[in-house]
Amino acid sequence: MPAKRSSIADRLLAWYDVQARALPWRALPGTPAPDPYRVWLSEIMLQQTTVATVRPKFAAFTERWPDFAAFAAADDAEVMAAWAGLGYYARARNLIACARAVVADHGGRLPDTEAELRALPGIGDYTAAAIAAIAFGRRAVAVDANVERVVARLFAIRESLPAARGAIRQAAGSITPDARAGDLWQAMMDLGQAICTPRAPKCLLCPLAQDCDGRATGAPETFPVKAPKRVGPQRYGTIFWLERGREVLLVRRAPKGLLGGMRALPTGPWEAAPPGLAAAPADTDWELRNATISHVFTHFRLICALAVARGGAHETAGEWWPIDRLDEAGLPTLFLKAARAVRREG
DNA sequence: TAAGCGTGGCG
DNA sequence: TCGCCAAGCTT
Repeated sequence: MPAKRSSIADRLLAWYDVQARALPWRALPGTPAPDPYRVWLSEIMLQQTTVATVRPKFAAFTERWPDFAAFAAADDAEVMAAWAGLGYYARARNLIACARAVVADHGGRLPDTEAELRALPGIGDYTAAAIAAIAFGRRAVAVDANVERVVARLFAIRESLPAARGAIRQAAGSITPDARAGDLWQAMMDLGQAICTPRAPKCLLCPLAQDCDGRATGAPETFPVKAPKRVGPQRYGTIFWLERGREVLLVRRAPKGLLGGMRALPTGPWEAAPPGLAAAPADTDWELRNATISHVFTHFRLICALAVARGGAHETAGEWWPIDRLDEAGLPTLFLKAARAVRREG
């Protein structure tokens, strides 16, 4: 390995030995490797999700389901409800499927090779490499958004994403040490979170400043170059609040697609124009409220009207849920916003 | 390859 | 207020 390449790993690992963040799923340098179950769970939770958001959910999940056997035996609805608020709900569905595959096909233990990990539900290239390196000490190359940014800057890679992925991956491989690869990637994540940040990197604090071609250009923040993002459309919908006594009607959304498998308030279609009372869950006197609920999803912005009906017994498909225990239903954020609006307006 | 898929924080 | 961004995966 060229001298510059090996010195990057050495410098970063030395920095990590001193600066590593203490995290509930992480073994600090010099301590035994962490429980693969905890590494797996944390890696899935951390996909596109910040450490601050994951912390309390990780604590709740590991307390309730401490290992693969417990998780594989969990009730689907309980897992989905526990995941509520984390977003990207396919992760929760895949989590269940993965735990059951681990128990059924791997004797209750996570396999320790990248290829076998990659074959499990919800585990892609990055997560397979991260688990192999962090939990099993393999020399795997785990390229997440942090590593992508740090490496693109270190080597001043001018090709734009996503086309640059190949070059970045190759550069990352070139600095991967035979030992402590897992620590190197975790170090890059800490570095990317605290120092090599997207907008205004703190190069004066960076242990790799002397190695960094991007810094040498005078504009490290311009790496990696990204293709312009397409702006999402605006869509309109209606959220239905149907009360019976002190209960409200909830439904279970279709198993796949947006908010798939989650408990929810009934909604109509989400379209380019406000759908009004189309697809109402009951034929009754709906009161359309003035308040609207706006919510931003990854690829579109949603503005929902709120339709409220109270009193009388309605024959509807769904689940009547106590209003004063709505926080236990595991509703995605969109519906929590609607519930708050109803509470506000009475 | 590109699109679909949540949410909260930050500048 | 708004756009960007985050320990990505699936189809």
